[in-house]
Amino acid sequence: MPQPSAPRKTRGRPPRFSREEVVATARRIVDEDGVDRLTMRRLATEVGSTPMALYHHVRNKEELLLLLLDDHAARTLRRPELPAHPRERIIVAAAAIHEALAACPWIVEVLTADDLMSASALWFVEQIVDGLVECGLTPERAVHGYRAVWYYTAGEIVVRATAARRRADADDADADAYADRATYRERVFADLDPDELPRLARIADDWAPLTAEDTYLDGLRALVDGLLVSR
Amino acid sequence: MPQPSAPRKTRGRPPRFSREEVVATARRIVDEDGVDRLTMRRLATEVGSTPMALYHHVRNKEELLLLLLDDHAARTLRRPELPAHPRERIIVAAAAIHEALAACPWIVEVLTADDLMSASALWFVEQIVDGLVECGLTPERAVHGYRAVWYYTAGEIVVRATAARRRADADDADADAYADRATYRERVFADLDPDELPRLARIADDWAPLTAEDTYLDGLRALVDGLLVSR
DNA sequence: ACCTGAACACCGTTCAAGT
DNA sequence: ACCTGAACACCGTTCAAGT
Repeated sequence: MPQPSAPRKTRGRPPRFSREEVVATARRIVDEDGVDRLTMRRLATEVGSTPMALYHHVRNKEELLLLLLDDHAARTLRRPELPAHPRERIIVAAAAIHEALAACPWIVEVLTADDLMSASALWFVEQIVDGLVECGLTPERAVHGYRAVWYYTAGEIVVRATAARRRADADDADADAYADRATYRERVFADLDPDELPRLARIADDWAPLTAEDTYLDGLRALVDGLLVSR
Repeated sequence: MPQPSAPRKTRGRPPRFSREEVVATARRIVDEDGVDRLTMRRLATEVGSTPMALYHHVRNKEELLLLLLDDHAARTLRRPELPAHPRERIIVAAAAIHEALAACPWIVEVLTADDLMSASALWFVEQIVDGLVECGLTPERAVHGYRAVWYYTAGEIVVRATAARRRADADDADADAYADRATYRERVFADLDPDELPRLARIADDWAPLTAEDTYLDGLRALVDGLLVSR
């Protein structure tokens, strides 16, 4: 959540540019040329300054990227009309997040395998498609079902790998920036407004252990069950 | 699929090291110190040579990473005993891929949000958890259900973004390496053995258009349906 | 055919100094 | 308090030359 700029002391040299300007310029660069082209040096020149001046406004590039993500979420996420039925509510809410993320693919612009991670995996793909067909799906629906399974699987891996990496980095004494980030969720959960977000507030203390559990297979079974229900 | 090294012409200076040695050394570096520490310079010194000698064995670093992934898949994916029931077969096959990928998280060692992409998203998380509880799940199961939805969603985004990026790069005339990679799947699908992989062989021609379709919502509905079935 | 050394065109970040 | 210039310790890759 972007803090409204802290109460500025009036002493000392006045800033030539603000953190907001830095983030806005960074956003423009990313929108125009992609996240790869966002370098501290280019950002500095586009903001009319030198690389090191940026480090007075952001701790490092990692923090800049987090600010950029937050900025994007704040300006993109729109609360949709909620259907009365809870099941539809789930769909609508998830689809809204999905839509927002889809609008800024640079977040995950990285090496992740497409549907085919390697020829060695084809046999496994065959088993999945075949199983779905044997369960009564058309071949077309079976391919789509496989894709869903792959999405779910890839997502689980990415999320877990990232979480693990952060934990490892947080344990690293020198990496203070990471330690700050690791506690970010804790701070947010501690400040939850029980009136606005009652479910999350009630479960806040259990969130970390619950999400640390390995529930990949549960979710996978649910997804497959769901795919097999004729609709 | 790694070609067995092409028939070597006996003329000319004999190689000091092989492509296999390069990949094996790269694998060791990645296993020991993570993918970030794999640089062409370090790889060169560990292989007892100079950076530029590597470029005689691999086109560039991107190709090296692909070789590494292929190498990993070839040595990690083991075909499990298949249960008779097709639904269980799906689970087992997918879990096997999952297990293989989980063993090399460096593949996706990148910036991807954990479960909390931003404080702005909390409201959406609340809607999902609340909807699941209203549908009869315990709060604990609801949190796990939300995680499943998040995994699926993050995976869809990552996979689609990567595919889109590759398509964009392939259109770039200068980026021949990417163009080669874009046709990799086509070559594999053209060579499918209908006896070994009958489903895939039969659907090969439709694979590209089918997987280009946006089926995010279908899969999401299936996953949610499945999560709501009491098991 | 295979390998080398030097160089190019970059990075993020630190340090010491300036206003 | 805020900004600068120079430098450090790197990158991946190209080029021209050597054996």
